[in-house]
Amino acid sequence: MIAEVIVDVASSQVDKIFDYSATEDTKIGCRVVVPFGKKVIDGICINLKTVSDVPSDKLKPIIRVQDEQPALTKEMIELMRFMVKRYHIPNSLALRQFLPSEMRKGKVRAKLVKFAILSNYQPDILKKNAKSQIQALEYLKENKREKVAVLNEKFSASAIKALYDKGLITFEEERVNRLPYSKLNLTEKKVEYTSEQLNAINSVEQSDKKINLIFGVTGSGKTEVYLNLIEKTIKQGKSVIMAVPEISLTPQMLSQLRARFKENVSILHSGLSFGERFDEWWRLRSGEAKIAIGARSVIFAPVENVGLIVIDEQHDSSYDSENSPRYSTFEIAKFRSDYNNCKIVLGSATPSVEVFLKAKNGEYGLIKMQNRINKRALPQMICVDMRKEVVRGNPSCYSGLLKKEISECLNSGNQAMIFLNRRGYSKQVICSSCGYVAKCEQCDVALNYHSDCNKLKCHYCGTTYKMLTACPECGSVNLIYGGTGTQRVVEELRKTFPGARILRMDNDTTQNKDGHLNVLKDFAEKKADILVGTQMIAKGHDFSSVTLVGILDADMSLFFSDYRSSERTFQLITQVAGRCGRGEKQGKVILQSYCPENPVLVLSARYDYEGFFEREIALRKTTHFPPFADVIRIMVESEEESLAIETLKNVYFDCKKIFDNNKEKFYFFNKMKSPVKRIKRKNRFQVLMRIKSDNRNLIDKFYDISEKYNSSKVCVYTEENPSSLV
DNA sequence: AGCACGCCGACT
DNA sequence: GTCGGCGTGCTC
Repeated sequence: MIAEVIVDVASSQVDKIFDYSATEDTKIGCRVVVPFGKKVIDGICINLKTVSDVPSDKLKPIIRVQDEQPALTKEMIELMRFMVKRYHIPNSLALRQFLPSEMRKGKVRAKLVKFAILSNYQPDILKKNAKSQIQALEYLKENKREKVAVLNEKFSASAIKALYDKGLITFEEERVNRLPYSKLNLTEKKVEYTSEQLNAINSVEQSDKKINLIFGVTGSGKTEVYLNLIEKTIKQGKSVIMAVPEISLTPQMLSQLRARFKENVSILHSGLSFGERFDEWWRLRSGEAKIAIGARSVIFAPVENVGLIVIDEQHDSSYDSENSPRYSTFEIAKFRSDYNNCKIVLGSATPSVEVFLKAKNGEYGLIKMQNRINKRALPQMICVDMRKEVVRGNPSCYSGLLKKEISECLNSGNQAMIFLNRRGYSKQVICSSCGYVAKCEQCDVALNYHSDCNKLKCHYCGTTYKMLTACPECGSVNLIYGGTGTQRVVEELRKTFPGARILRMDNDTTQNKDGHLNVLKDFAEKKADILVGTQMIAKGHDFSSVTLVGILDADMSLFFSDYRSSERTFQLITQVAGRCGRGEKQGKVILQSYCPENPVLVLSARYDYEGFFEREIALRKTTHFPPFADVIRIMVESEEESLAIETLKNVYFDCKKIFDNNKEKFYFFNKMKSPVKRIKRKNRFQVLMRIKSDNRNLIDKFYDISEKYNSSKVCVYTEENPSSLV
C-alpha cells in the first residue's frame, strides 16, 4: 500500500502530499513518522492507495505509525481540505488545529498508575514481626486492589516491595485520565424552566433551520436552554461542541456542565497542562466524553457524530482568529454542522449585525428571550453629559453624579466597577465643548490624528486633512485628542475616596494570563471595593455585590476608525451593564459621555438592541460595509523599505488588472501606506478594497496574488474584514 | 522550513 | 590555490 502523507512542516513550500510505502498498520488519519530529506519528521496519513506516480526508487517507507486508533477522523481530513481552500493555508497548518501541540512530537504519554493486586493470600509465610507487611496484606484482602502510591503511604514502600518479592502481590498498570478542574465544586441547580425557556428549547428542536439564534437579554437563562438541548443530544448518543468566549471559561459555566454531565464533559483550552490536554483530547476522540467545551479552538474537537454545536456570546470577537490561520469559528461550525447534519445554536444579547440580519430574514431561526428569570429589571442606565461637567469647571474624569453614586455604593458596603474604554484612546479629535468629532467625508469614520505630520487621516481610504485648530461646529479651541490612562483614573479615585480599596486591571498590571483571573477572584472575594479596568473586566465573573458600574468614556470607541465601532460600543455597554445588579440588590450604571445624544448611546442605555440594529444595518447598507461588502486588505511588510514599495507596486499592478475587469463589483480600491507605517522595524504598505459581498472567487484571486509575492524578505498576506486596520 | 549544491570574493 | 558568502531547488 501507498500512504499519502502530509508532513508537519508549516511552510507553503513543502505543502504537498508525499507518497510513502505504508506499513501493515497504517490507517487513514494516523500520525506517522517518516524520513524526509535528511531528517525524520512527523506527518499524518491522509489517504491510502495502491499505485503512486512517484518512481519507486524515490519512495521511502513509513518508519513508524504512532496511533492504533487514528488520531484524526475522516471529518477532520475533509475539514482540512476545506480550510486549505477557504483560508489559503498549507495543509499542515490546518492539521495542526486538530491536534494538541503536545501530540505532535509524541512526548506526552498516557499517564499510568501502578496498582497492587492480591494474588496469593498466605499470611503464614510472613514473619511475626513484619507488622507492616501483615497489615498491608490484610488491607489488600479487604480491598482486593489499591494504588501502589497509596499503599506505600499507608504501610511503607519497603513492606510493599517485600510482599511483591515474596510473590504475594502483583502489580499492574492502568491508564488514568488527568481530569482538569476536578476540584471544582459542583453547583447543580434545580431548575424550573420559565415559559420562555421552554419555548426556546422547543423552538430549536422544532426549527427547520439549521442555524438558530437565541436572542436573549442578560439573565434570561440561556445557559439552562443550552444544557437542556445538550442533555437531549447526549441521550441520542450524539456528541456536542460548546464554544464560549476566552475569558468566560470561568468556573461558573464549567461547574454547571460538570454538575449535569459529570465526566462526559471534556474541557479543552490553553491553560491546561500538557498531560491534561492530552487526556481530555483522547477522552473525546475515543468517545468516552461526548461534550467538548472550550474557547474558539474547541470547534476542532475530535468528536464524531456531532449532534449539536453551541456558540455562546456569538458576537464575541475572540471567535475570529486574528493570526494565521485566520479562521472563523462560525464558518468551521457551519462546515461541521453540514457534515454531521446537526444544528447550530448561537446565543447573544447583542448579536452581531450580520447574524441578526440573517435571523430576521428567516435564513436562521430567531428565538427571543426578553425577560430575566429573576424578574428583576435590568440595571438602570443614566447618561451624564461630560461637556456640562467641563462647563461647570469639573476637570476630573469623574462626573459629580458618579462620585456621589460611588460614595453611596461604598457606604452601603457594596462594590463598584469603573470601566474605561482603552480602545478609544487612540488619536481622535473631539471637541470638548460640543462633542464634535472629525470624520472623513467619504467613509463616515473618525479621522485619526497623526502627530508626525500634524494631519488628520482616514484609515479606510487614506485621505489626509489638515489638522483642526478650532471646532468647525462651534468654534471652540478646546479640542482634545488622546486621553487618560488607567493610572490617572485610579490616582484620582484614590484621592477622592482615600478609604476605598481599589484594584486595577489592565494589560500593564496583569502580564500573565492567570493574573487576570486572580484579580477577578480577589474582587469576587470582596478583597476590594472598586475595580478599575478596561475591556477585560467586562466579561467573566459573576459579582453578586456589585451595584454600580461607571463607564468613564462610553463614546470613545464609537469614533474608532472601524466600521464595527458602533456595534462594539453597543455590545460593550450592554455587557458592562450586565456586571451589576446580579445579586439581590438593584444595579445602576452611569454612562459618561461627551456626546450623550449619540443614538448608539441612547439606544444602548435603553437596552434597545433592535432599534440599534435597524439603524446600524441601514448605515452599513448605504456606506457599503459588511455584511453588504467585504473589506479586503493585502498587507506588504518588509524591513527594506524599497523592497516593500517595489512589492507593493507589483501587488497593486496585479490587483489593478482584476479591478479593471470587475469595476462594478468594487466600492473602493486603492494602495497606500498602512496606518501604522512601521511595526517592529517593518515598513508596512497595503492595498485596500471593498468588494460587493458574495464575490468569493474574486477574493480568492487576491489571496493568490499575496501568495505569489510572499517571501522570506517581504511578507505579503491578505485579510478579510480585519477587526482592526493597524 | 531545512539542507545541499553551486558559483564568485578575500584569506592561510 | 581554498574557505565561505547566501541564491536556487528539492524533499516522497
